[in-house]
Amino acid sequence: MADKFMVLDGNSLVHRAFHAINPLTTSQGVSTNAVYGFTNMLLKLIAEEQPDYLAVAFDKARVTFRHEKYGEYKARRAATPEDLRPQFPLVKRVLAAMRIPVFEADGYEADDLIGTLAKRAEEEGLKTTVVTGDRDTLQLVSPTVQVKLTKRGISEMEDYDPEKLAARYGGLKPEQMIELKALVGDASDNIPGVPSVGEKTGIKLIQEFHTVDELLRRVDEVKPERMRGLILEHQERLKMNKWLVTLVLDVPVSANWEEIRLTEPDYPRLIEVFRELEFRSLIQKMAERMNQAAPEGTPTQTEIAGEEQRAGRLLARKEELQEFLAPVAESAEELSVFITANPKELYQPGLGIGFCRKDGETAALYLTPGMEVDPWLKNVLEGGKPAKVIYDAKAALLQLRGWGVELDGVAGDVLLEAYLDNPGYPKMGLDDLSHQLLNRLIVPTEDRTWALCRRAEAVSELHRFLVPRLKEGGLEELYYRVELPLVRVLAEMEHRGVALDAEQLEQISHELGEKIEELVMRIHFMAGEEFNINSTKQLGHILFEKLKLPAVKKTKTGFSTDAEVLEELGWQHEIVAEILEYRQLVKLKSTYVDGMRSLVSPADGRLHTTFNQAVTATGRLSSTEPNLQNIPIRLEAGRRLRKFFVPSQPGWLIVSADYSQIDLRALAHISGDEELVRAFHEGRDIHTHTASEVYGVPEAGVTSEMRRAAKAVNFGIVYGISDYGLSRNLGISRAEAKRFIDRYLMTYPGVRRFMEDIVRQARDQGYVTTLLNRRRYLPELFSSNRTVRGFGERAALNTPIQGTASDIIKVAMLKVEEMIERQGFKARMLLQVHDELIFEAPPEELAGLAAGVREAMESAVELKVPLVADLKYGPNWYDMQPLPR
DNA sequence: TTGCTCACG
DNA sequence: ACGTACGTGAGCAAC
Repeated sequence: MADKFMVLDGNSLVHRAFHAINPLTTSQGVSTNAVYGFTNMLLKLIAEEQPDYLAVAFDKARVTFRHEKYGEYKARRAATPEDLRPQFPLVKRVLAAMRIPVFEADGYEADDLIGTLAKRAEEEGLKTTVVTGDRDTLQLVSPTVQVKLTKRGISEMEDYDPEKLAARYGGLKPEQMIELKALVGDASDNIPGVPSVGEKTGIKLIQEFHTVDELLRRVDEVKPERMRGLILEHQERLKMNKWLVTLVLDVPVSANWEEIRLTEPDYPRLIEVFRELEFRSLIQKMAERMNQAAPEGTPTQTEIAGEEQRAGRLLARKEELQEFLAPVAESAEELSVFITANPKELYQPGLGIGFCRKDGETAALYLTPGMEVDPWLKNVLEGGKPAKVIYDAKAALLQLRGWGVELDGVAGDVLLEAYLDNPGYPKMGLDDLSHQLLNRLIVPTEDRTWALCRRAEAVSELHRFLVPRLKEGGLEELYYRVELPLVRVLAEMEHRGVALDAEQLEQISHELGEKIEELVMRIHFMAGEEFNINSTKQLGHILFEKLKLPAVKKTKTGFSTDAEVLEELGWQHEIVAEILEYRQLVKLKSTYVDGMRSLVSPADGRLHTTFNQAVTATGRLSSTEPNLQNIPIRLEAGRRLRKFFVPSQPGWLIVSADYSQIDLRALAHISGDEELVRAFHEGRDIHTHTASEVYGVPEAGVTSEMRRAAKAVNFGIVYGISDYGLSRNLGISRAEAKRFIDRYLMTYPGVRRFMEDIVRQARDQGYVTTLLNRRRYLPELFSSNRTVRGFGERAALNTPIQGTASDIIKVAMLKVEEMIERQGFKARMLLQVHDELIFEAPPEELAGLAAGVREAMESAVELKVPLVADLKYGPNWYDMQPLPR
C-alpha cells in the first residue's frame, strides 16, 4: 500500500467550521468557534484516515495573480467576518503545536498549493486525499488523488474519486471540471459564466464537445440558436474563465516530505494553546494521549507482523547455533536476546531464547526441562562479547541461573530504557512497548520459534529507538551508571532471599486464628446477626442502618467504614472497637502470616521477593510476592512479626541502616533554602528546629505537641501541602492549618520559592526531574478538572523530592555492594525499604560492615547538606539496638 | 476487573 | 463550592 498524504484547504475548512459551529468565545471574549470546529475536524480526519503525511494550505494575501489579470475576481465576496479573521492565526498555532506544516505562497490560493502538493506527492508515489469545501479542486481527482468535500456541517464528507465524479457529473472526466466551470461560472468568485448556462446545460455541452476550445470551434453545431449566440458573444469571457479556474500545479514551494510526515503533537505546547483557548474537552483528550503517546518518529500506521518479517531460524543443532552466533560472538556488535522470564507464563515448561542480530536476522532455540545449555552458548551468554541487549535483564539473569548460566555482558535492558524514557508508559510489557512505541503488533502464535524471534526483534528495535531518546533526555548517566548496574545487585538480593522462621509463624497463625474466631462471635452477637465482617457493604448495613450509627463519610459505593470513621464512632458503640481489632488481626493473619508462609520457597525455606525497578512514577523500587517493603512496624501487634525475619546462618545478625530525614535533606538541597540547609549542617533535630522557628521559642522550649505539629507540616511540605490536608492530619481547623503553613514558609522562604518554581517549571516543560535527571511527565497539570490539576501540582512538588531520595539510595546500594565485595565480607544486603537497607552478617563483621555501609550511604552523592545514616543490629528484624557512630 | 481497606516509607 | 495530602502492593468482596 502506498503511503497516504492528506492535504487540507485551511481557508475553506476554517470558514466551514465558522459557519457550522455556534458562536463560542473564551472568558475574555475571544472568538474561538472556527478554531474549535477546525481542530475537531482535523483530529477526526487524522483518526479516521490515519495519513502518513499531512499538510494544510492557506491562501496568502487578498491579491493573487488572478486579480492582476481580472480585477473583479472574488470582488463581490463578503469581507471575512470580524470575529473570524483573528481565528486564522489561532488555527495556525494549533497546527504548529501539532507539528503539521502550513503551506502558503504569495499571490497563490490554497487550491493552487494543494494542486502543486498533490502533483509532487504523486511523483513520490503517494496517494493523496484533498479535504476541502471547494469544488474547484475536483479537477485534481485522479486514480491517486481523491477529494473529500465537506457536506452540510463539518462532520459529513463526500469522497470523490474518478468514478464518483463521473457519476455525479454526467460522465465527465476530472480535467473537464475546468471546462464546465468556465461555462457555468462561479458566483462566489465573481466569475460570470455564459448567461443562462447552468450546471445542467454545461454538462450537456461538455459531454458533446469535451472542451471549451472544441465548443468554440464547432459552435455552429450548438442548438438552439439563442445558445449559440450567447456562447459566441462570450467567447473572450470563456477563455479568461478557463485561465481563472485552472489550478496552478507548479507553485514555487519546496515540499520537504520529512517535515510533512505526520508525527505526534508537541503535547505540552498543544495543551498550552488549548488552555488559552479554553478547550477543556480537548485538553483532557490530549492530556490522556500524552502519556500513552507513541513518541516522535513513530509511524502512524500500525504494522502488523507480516511477510516482510523474516521467519527466523530454529537453532536445533549445535552447528546451526554456531553458524548463527559466530559472526557476532567475537565482534563488538550487540546481540539482542529475548529470554522467557517466567516459565509459568508463555513457554512452560522449559527455556526459550530468541536472538536478533544487528543485521536483523533472527533465530531461536528452546530447552525442555532436563536439557542442558550448550557449553558454547553458555560462553556466549556469560562473556562480555557479544554485548547483550535484553528485556528485563534481572528476570533473564535469574532464569538463566536456574539453567546453570551466569548471564554477563548485558549492555542494555529495554525495560529500563522505556521506564527512564517515561515512567508513565501505561504498560511496560515487551509486547506493549513494541505496540506503543514502535506501533508494531506481535501477533500471538503457537509457533514458538516465530514468537521468540519476533520478541528478540522487538528488543532490538526498541533498543535502537530508545537509546537516542535517553541521550536526548540527558538520561544516559542515570541509565548506565545507576539503573543498569543496579540490576545485578537487585538480582542477587532476590536470589539470596530472606530467612523466615516458618515454624513459629505457623504457631502465630493458629493463635491469630483463634483470636479472630472469638472476635467474630462477639461481633455477630453484638450485631444480633451473622454477617461477613470483611464485606464493607454488609458491615455498613449493620453499623449505619441496623445500629443507626451516624455515617460520617461516604465512598463512591456506599458508607465508608475505614479506621478513621470507626475511631470517630468508637465511643458510641462497643462493637466498633471489636471491629477495629478484628480488622487489625485479619490483616496480620491473611496478608503477613499466611501470605508470607505461602511464599516461602520450598527449596531453601526463604522468602524471595521481586524488586520491580520499572513501576513507580518517582524512581522508587517496589516489592512484590511478597511485598517486603510494608512489613508492619507502627503498631506493636504487627511489629512483632519482625521477630520471624531472621539471619540465614545461626549466630548471624540482622543489620539495618536507614537514612535520617532523607526527604527533607533532598528538599533542602533542591530548594537551597538557607535556613533548612543550616539546620542540617548544625545537626539539628529538624522537627524540633522547625517548631522552634515556627512558634518562635528556643529549641529547649519546644513541647512534644509543638514538635508533632512541626513534623506533620514537614511531611505535608514533602507531599505538596494543602491547608485541608494538614488540618485533617492534625485535627485542627483549616484556618489554623493555613496559619501554620504560612509561618512555615516564612521560616523557610527558599522552600516557598521552590514550591512556586517547580510547578511553573512543570507546566512549562510538561515534566519534572530529580537530582540524577530522572523525569516524570505530569499531564494532570493540564487537566480542566481542578482536583486532577491539584493532584498534578502536588506530584510536581513531591516527585523531585521522593525521586531524588530514590536516586540517592540506589547509588548507595551500588557503593555498598561494591564495598562488601572489596572487603570480602560474608555479609549480604537483603532488602531495601526506600530509605533503609537491611543486611545479614556474621557478628565478627558487624563493626566493619557498619562502618563501610555508613560511609557508602553518607557519601553516595554530594549535597548542600550532609547525608546521615543510622545503623541498628540485632538477632532478628524486631530486636534491634542502635549502633553508635 | 474495580473498589475498599490497610500495611509501609 | 469544591475536596486531597506523596509513593506503593495485597487481600477480599462484589461486580
